[in-house]
Amino acid sequence: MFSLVPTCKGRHACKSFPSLRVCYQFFSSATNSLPSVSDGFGTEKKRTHFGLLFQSCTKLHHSKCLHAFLVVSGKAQDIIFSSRLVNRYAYLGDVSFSRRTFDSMPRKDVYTWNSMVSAYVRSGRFREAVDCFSDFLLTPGLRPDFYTFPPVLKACGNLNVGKKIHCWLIKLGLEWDVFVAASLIHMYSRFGFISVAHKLFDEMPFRDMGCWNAMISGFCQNGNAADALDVLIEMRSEGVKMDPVTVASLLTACAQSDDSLSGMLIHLYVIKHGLEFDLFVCNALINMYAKFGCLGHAHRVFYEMQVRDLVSWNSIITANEQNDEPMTALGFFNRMQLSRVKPDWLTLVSLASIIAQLNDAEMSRSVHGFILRRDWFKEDVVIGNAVVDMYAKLGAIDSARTVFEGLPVKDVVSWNTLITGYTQNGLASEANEVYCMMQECKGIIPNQGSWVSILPAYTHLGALQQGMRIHGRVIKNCLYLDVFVGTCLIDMYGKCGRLDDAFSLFYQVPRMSSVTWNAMISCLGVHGHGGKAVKLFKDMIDEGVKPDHVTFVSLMAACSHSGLVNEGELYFHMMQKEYGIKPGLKHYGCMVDLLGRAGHLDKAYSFIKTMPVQPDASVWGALLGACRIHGNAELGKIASERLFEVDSENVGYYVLLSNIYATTGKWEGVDKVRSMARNRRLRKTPGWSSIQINNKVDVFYTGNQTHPLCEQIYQKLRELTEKMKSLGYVPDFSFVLQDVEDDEKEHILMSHSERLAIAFGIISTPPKTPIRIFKNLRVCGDCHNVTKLISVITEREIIVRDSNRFHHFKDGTCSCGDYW
DNA sequence: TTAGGGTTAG
Repeated sequence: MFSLVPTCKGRHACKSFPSLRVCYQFFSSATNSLPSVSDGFGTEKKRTHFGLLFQSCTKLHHSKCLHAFLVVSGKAQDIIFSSRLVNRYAYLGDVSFSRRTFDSMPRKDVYTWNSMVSAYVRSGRFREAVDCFSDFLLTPGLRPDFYTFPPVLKACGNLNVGKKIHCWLIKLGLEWDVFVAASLIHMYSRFGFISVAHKLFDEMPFRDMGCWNAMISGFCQNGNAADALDVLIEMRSEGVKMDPVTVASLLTACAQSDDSLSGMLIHLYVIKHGLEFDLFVCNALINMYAKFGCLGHAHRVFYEMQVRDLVSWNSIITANEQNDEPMTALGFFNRMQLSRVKPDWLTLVSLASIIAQLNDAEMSRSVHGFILRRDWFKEDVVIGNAVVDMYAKLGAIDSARTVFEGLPVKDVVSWNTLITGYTQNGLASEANEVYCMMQECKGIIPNQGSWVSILPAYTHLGALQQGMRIHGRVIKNCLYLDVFVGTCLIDMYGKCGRLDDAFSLFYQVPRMSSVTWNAMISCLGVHGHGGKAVKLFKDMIDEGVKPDHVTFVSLMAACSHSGLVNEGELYFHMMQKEYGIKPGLKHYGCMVDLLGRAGHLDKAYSFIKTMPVQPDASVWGALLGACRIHGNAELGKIASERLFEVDSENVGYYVLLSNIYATTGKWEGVDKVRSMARNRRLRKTPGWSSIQINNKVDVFYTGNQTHPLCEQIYQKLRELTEKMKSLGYVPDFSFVLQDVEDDEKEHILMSHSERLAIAFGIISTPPKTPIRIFKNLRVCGDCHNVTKLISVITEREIIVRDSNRFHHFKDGTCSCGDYW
């Protein structure tokens, strides 16, 4: 709202100074506000009136009107007026107008240059600010003063420039000006030279609030909350009270160091000293409570705020987004738009994550388009990474790749995001490819995030050697104690068959977090050591680590694999009663699997019927799998009917059902399932198996005939089949869904990927060497039988890890006891 | 008339 300062009184001013009257009228019409002329221009000096007019320009078009007036009245060349315009345009957020005004000035003084430099800094255009400062230095007859340096120090992009400026300041004797000194402290802290900043701070002859705050925030931003607290104590001992700036810095430090007690004490201080209406303080409080997971407190602060800015909205949106409340977050986003607050690129970073959580593919395109229209990929690499992450999480990995390729700048996080995207979408080879590309990329150094991205891909591929190479790099970088990398390594060793190595690593890494325990319990489970998994769970409780929903999934799966039905049921109830964890679909799936595998098929079916949530494919799939093990075609039919209602695309279930009919002699059923699969034009997920020999991984697809040793492999398989038949092997054609002759079916079974890999292992390694195979799907029943026989014929141990668990074949038996 | 220290990020 336009207003003239009420202290200027008297109706004579307009007559005595007509130009001001014109200007005033100009303004009144521009702002649709016509305050009484008698309120205007009293006996103040001409320039003061103009000063007030400049201050009155609270919107960009006010400034433009005033500018036009100055041009019309021939005062635009006046160095004082145009300098103030430079300032005002920058204050109103339009630095290009500042620059145009600046360039049009025939003569410039120190004030003009200072205004232009600070205009750039105010709008975050630091490089242009430094360039402008350099031009200033080249201007003959003008020297920067103590107003020039604080913005320049804020803008300088590297420590060397900062040090150079510090030297000048010493020479000019401006070092101890409080504004300058605070800027120096801030600059050194920003570059991580906190000790230099602290030394400067200690030597200061006089400190004002800005200097104390610069030092405290310096420590806070370097993650050193304890030292920040020491400075705070010193400050308060000198009788200086915390102001909103101090509080906002400290709240951020509390959030970062997860110190909820101090955070709440500061909140009390805020209320006691009436700082709860400060915008920055409130924004920092929302952020802090969100980090503590106290969404209710964050909401309360937000609702009680009297003034909210873009940061407030972004903070409350992010608070909900990061606390798994995407719908609420989206609600705040909509309300923000209704409040006419325009989103910035940071809002869109949160929005991308919200869309991924909501799994809304349509909205993901809108978000992408919104960013493209505003050209915000240039704003910061963070927003590009957020979009790559969004697409990857939605399963649109090709879109993620396209966005990644088009990013103007890529940092290590961009690469990590894409690698994680491939890994999480089950594309481990592509993840490895991207990881290799990243290593060849100049200026990108893999970090912890990179190991955490790539290790699960190696686990998936069973690429132990590559995984071990990463382990070597981790040790070299002294990162082996990092809980995330440590957990990934445990998982990798465990799932690549090195359970002992996984265990020894488990005792080396910090075990405060449940994730490490979950990984180890899960590894024990897939190896069929249910009892050890239960023991480890008890150790976990004894060490005071709180189990989470993942712990119970791993634990119940381990019980299921080992037939520990009572224990599994016990933990399902314990999870709810003692830990208040509401069972999810995965827990229900585990329970059905547990009961079904053990032969309690009716109990499993009743259990499904009492579920409070709609069963998904994994739950019905578990029942169908159990029906196959126990040859129950009747229940299998019911399970498959439900299954095809929720997931009619997964060909694996058709194979299972056909197998149930075949083993129970219901050949009509087999035909029916085959025609169903054919009519729905289902294509089987390509099965592949990999084997690593001499650091080289060979991948075999079912029916693969392109391998250089293809001839020898099939020859070996024919040879083995003959020997197996003499031991009583009869091929089980129920695992072949194709409607072909028996000869063809036998050939299809023989060219299953795991058999090709095993045969390749036999011909490529010395006799009696153990063979380790990885398969992306579950091993079929016929291959399971065949592998048992091959282990007898060749006197080899054969270890097969399929998508479900480990099978350790030795002397004609399997560690899973056919309980898979 | 011009300047410092504060809040949100993948």
